[in-house]
Amino acid sequence: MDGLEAHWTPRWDAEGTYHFDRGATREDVYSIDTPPPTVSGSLHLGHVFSYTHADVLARYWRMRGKAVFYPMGWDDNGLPTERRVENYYGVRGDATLPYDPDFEPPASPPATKIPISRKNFVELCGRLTVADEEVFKELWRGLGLSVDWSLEYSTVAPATQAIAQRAFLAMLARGEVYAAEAPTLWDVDFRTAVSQAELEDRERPGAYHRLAFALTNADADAVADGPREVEIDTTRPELLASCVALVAHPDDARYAPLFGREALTPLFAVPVPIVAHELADPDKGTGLAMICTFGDLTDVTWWRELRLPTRALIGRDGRFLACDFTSPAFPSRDPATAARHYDELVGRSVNQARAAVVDQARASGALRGEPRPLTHPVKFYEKGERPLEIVTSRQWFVATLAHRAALAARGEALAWHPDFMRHRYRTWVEGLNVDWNISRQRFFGVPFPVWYPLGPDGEVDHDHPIVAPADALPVDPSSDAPPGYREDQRGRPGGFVADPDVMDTWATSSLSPEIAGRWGSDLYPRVTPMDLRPQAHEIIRTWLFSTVVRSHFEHDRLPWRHALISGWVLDPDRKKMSKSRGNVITPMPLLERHGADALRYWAACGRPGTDTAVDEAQMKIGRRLAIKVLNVTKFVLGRLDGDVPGPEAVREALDRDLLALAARLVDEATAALDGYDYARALERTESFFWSFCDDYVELVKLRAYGEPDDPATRSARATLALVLSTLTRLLAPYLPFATEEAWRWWHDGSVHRAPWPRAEELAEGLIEGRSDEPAASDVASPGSLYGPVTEVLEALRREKSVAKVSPRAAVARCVVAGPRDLLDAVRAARDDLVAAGSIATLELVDADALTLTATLATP
RNA sequence: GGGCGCUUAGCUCAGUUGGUUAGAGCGCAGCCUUCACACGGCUGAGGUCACAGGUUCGAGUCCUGUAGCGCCCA
Repeated sequence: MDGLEAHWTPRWDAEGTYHFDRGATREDVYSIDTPPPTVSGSLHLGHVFSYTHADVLARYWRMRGKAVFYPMGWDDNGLPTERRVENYYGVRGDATLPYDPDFEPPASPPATKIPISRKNFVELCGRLTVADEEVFKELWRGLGLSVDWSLEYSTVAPATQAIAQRAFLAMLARGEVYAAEAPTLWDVDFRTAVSQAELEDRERPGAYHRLAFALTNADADAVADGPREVEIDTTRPELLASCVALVAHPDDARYAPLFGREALTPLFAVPVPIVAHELADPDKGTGLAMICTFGDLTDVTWWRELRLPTRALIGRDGRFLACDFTSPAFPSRDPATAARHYDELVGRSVNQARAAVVDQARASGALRGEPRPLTHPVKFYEKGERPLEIVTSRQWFVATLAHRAALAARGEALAWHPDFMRHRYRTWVEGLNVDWNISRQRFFGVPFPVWYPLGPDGEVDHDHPIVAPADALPVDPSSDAPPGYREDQRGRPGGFVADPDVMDTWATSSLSPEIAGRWGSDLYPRVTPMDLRPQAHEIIRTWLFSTVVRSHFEHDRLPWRHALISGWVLDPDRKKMSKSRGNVITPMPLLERHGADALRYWAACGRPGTDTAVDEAQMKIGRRLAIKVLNVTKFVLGRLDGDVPGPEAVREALDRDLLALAARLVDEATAALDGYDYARALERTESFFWSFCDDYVELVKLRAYGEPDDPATRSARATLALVLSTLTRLLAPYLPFATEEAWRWWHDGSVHRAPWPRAEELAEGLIEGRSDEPAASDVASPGSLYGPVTEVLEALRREKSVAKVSPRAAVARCVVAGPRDLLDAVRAARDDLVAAGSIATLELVDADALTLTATLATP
């Protein structure tokens, strides 16, 4: 068992076992849109889990005769890699620095990070990811993934950059992507925009602050008996100066009379309208909320749908910007007082400003009561440490919101395994409330292939971007000059500047079908739309969704037919594995301890979508199964003695019944795998396999050892060979190493290129008229003979076990009492049963139920 | 707050359209080593199918509700 991986992996390479047939047409191809792992992330068992599921299906379809397109990619770009490079080498990127061709990072990372140019930084990213890729590759190969390694790809390779830029320019030309000064989710620590997909809610302590807004005088006069002021509750009082409206639910009777009227912000005396919108929650606070630029995503929705002005005050560093209360943007009725209050906020952080505003509001009397503490969900960047701010900045956006209904329909058209995972996608699409921001103010990624002209006064003209010509891709606008310009015009009046940003990592990995399928070459139509997207459920809203978006826009279709969603791998205590919890289990030691087949067996037992705990006991079971495959094959081949009769030699009733059962198994396993239920197929096959070993092989081991010309011997040998061949192939996708080893003992080619078993090939041994027994009965009801016979065999074993003797102990007299059907079955397999049980005299007696009495021979 | 999933033997889980006495493996107990396998095999004990109603001749399975756990979205 040990050493099979080291033996077969290079052999498969040499034989091209998993080589994709580039000439195959789409109908003959089964294509898999493999998840490119983020190589800077740590290896964990979740990788083994999900990739094994995909590999089982790859192997299944290969045996079904498909040309399996199974590439492997590496997702190198993005923030995780940048952070790893920063820590590993002790450097940080600084876009203002020039490139130093001789830079070498210090041997050990210094305490203070060394600033280096963007190009130097990207070079280090490239250097480290190559090393990281090798670690992953070693695992994949050790695990026996049947990847065609000649199809390897990376999400930052030049060819990938060309595809990503081409796809971007195509979307730009069609108006599906746009640049705008728009509300942007902003991480003030990373100084980069993030997308809605990268958000997560975290429960944080906060407080409701009740603030009084005076209704404007003119309006108050108009309603003599009406209220003079209104009260709102807010968790973000520091944003008071950026308030643009007050909002209540349209059905809220308390505020309905006020809709259309105006209130003045306290402290700053800026008039804001009182408006109605369904997202206002009457049960939250006073039911009246203030809308700011921008406190949260609901503010953005209100701003957009109610066409409110913007009063942006928080800068990209998370601090309050200067503000002019005499300007039209901040039309204060009392600019002097407003400025006096606001001066205390300028340059302050959000938390500092909040304290200051609360003090001011308390002093002015606008604060009603004291802040009431609460715990509420706050938006964070999933990798961030401070709450996100929403700033207005110039970014590239993909217009997902306008196509929400069409994108939802795409999700419905996809075949999900398990089906209920479609809800994840649906709720995500329904909850979209900002367009997909694909600009990242980072370094290691695909640059936007765009420049902007500079006017005579040096002003950037964002309205007339210069796009890269298609034949020039990939371009790096920070080092390549746009068409019609010379490099020395960069940054000069009348010259140009580069778009400074790189694409979101999902904006490139969402093109994995295009990247892996070499979009633009003849390969692409041969492999797309792909058959399968296997992935974990936690990236449905990112990778799966973004890939659907790109395919929808670019090809007006789904990128794949099936999505196979794996669950999580939990630690042995059924807790989610996480770095912070310190319970991450790495796969390599397990692989070394139990072997690839064992690890794969454990993974394949996890049904689609089901969370599965790490279970070494389960791996041991897989290892035992693999060893059993080797042992039973060795034994059967010994019995065959080089003689492998064809199916036509199967004559004995017991043998024919086993074939009928095997045919049913093949149908079940095939149907399960067709339905992506690899775990069910394994379970059925495994169960049959053990019965084959424990019962059938025991029953016929002596008969199979008889005279080579004896029809009974030939029947047993043919059945052993046929069923073993069938079972080995059924197990091959799960236990690629043990099955290959066993298969090659009696076959020339690889089991992984052998045809998947068909019930028809077994049925050749079932053709009517070939048996001495009436054919119809056993074929019509598979197991009607084998079942009772094994039942009697078990009963006999039980007797011997209870009598504490060896299963081989001789039995002088055995009486089987039972119903007629059972006795008929026993008669049909009498010789086998007598031989397997070492029975001298077998007597059969009519009775209602099975009883067995055995008299042991005296030794 | 809305949604999805889970709850079956000590543990991990099957149980396909409702149909005899609810299954497997592990663990546990006992037994068995010349004749494929001790990195093994055989045999056995072990369950009120979360709870409460309902539909049905019949419910682990279908419906309604409750509880606990987990997740997704807001």
